[in-house]
Order: sequence, then structure tokens, then C-alpha cells
Amino acid sequence: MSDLLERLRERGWRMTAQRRVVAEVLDGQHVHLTADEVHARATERLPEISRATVYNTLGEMVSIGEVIEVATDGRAKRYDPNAHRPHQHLVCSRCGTIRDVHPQGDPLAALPASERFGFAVSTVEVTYRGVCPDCAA
Amino acid sequence: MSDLLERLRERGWRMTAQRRVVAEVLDGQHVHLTADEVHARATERLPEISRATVYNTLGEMVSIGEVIEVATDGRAKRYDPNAHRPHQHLVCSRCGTIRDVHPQGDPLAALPASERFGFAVSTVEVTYRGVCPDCAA
DNA sequence: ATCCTACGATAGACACTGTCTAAGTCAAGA
DNA sequence: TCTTGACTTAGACAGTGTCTATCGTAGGAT
Ligand SMILES: [Mn+2]
Ligand SMILES: [Mn+2]
Ligand SMILES: [Zn+2]
Ligand SMILES: [Zn+2]
Repeated sequence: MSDLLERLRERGWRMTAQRRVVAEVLDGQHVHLTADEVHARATERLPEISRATVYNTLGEMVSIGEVIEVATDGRAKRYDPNAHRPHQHLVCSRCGTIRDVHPQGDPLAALPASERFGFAVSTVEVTYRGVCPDCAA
Repeated sequence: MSDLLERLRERGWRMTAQRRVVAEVLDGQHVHLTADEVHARATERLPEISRATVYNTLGEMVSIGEVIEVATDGRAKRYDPNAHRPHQHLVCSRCGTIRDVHPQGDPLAALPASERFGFAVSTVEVTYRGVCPDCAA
């Protein structure tokens, strides 16, 4: 039983087979799947699940803060169940592999007030890029 | 005459009306247009310019390092002619306005070797998000 | 100045990503 | 068990980006 599923139940979500399967697919560390990848894996367990339901369910999980949307490439958004521990991402510029990383300090602190132009800055996303060990070999 | 156009000529680019117009549209500070926005503005000056040419030209400018691709919203990529001064982006989470910002220090330095997992890390992109003064009013 | 031709531009089909609607289904409380 | 409104579904549609076959022309050659 995934923690994610447990938290959804506590929020009063109706527990459908579709939502269970999406939550199961998202379970794990360093999981950063696109919506259509989630759909493909969900279909293995529940063949009749629709694309629309996967998109809807992911969107709901994001809106309640249980899943984070990550846009590391210009293509499809990726869905990250590791929403309760702040982290950033390290992406291989060749194969696209994504790792969670934890930089030192608060990235927000590096932006001085004079560079905020009156914005109320609330979040920061950092994407490190480079070549992973497998691709460098 | 834009600096961008001058540098393209120095690289031996064939100077077509289409490339001139794309370079002119990209001229300026805090310019972060999508490809289709570039196409719309280019069409005002050169009505028959095609979408494919705009996409091709932007892609070529990116590949030679004269323009930077920015993906701040998970939707269309944006094209930034300010490629010769390293900078990061501050995005309004309500209206989408983008400002160039210059954080203190090297953002790469915040990622310790123990968090690099053998990657040869070469670049970092930082996106700050918050509400701009106009949207806060 | 004119000619040649390789490089660039074009139209439009196609693929991928995401949204929406109308109709059918079912989880869970009464 | 019944009821109901929340949920799911298929598929149409929209936005973004890529590709190919064909046409046009910038710029060097003559
Ligand atoms: Mn992550
Ligand atoms: Mn910029
Ligand atoms: Zn790699
Ligand atoms: Zn704003």
C-alpha cells in the first residue's frame, strides 16, 4: 500500500480502481514519468483505463500537493510523487535520465532584493544538466 | 541593425529576408517569445514567411549558441536572444511575465560532489516564481 | 550582368501533448 | 438494496513541434 494512496483516502477521495492504479504506478523513488507513460503502465494493470482519467487524476494530485509537476525538457511534463521533501533535479543531456538532488543552502537566498523587481517570490526550481556516467562511457 | 544579425553574417549564413526578419523580431531586452509568437510578428513584416522557416531558423540559432531556449511553463518553449550574458528567469505565476535576473554566486557551486552521482554537470537553469507587482495590486 | 546550383523556404501532412464534452458507470452513504 | 452525484470513458479538438517533397533564390562563378 502506497503512502500516496493512504493520504488520498484521508482526503475523502472516492477509491476507484483507476485511482488506485495511478497511485501504484507513481510509487517509488526517482519516479518522473510523463502522463502518457503513466497511462501505458496503468494499462498493463487495468487495460480499460482511459487517457482522460490519467490526466484528470494526475492533475488532481498536483492541485492538492501530493504530486509535483516537473518540466525538465520542452516536451511533456513529468509527474513526481516525491512532493514532501523539497529537492531539485539533475538531468542527463544525452539520455534524459532524471535524479533527485539536494543542493546546499536555500536557492531563494541567492536572489537579492534588487533583482526581484517587486515580485513576491515564493518558489524556485533548479535544473542541473550534464552527462551521466552511463552516457559518458 | 541587430547584433544578432551581424554575428550570423560573420558565421557565413546566407542572408535571406526570412532570417533577417526573425533576427529583427528577436532584438531587444527581456525578449522571451514562443516560436509561434515570433512567427506572428514576422508575418507582419514578411507576410509569406512560413511556420517551418521560423522553427528551422530558431533551431539553428539555438544550435550555434546565439539564442537560448527557455521552458518556464511546460507549454511552448520560449526563445531568448540574450545568450551572451548568463542569467536566470523570474516568472509571474499569474500573468506569465518573464524577467531576466542575475543571482549572486555560481548556482553550480551549491551542488556538492556527493550529489552529482558521477554526472559531468555543465549547466544549471534556475526559475524563480512569484507574483509580479501588477498582479499583486 | 547573367548563370548555376546548393542551400534555404514553403505548404501541408503528421505526431505528440493536453483539454474538453456528452453519455455511461459505479462507490459509498442512506 | 437503492440512489445519486462523483467518476470514467471515447473520441473530438486545440496547441506545439517535426518532417518531406517541391519550389525559389543568394551569392559565387563566369
Ligand atoms: Mn524529483
Ligand atoms: Mn532571458
Ligand atoms: Zn545519460
Ligand atoms: Zn503578473
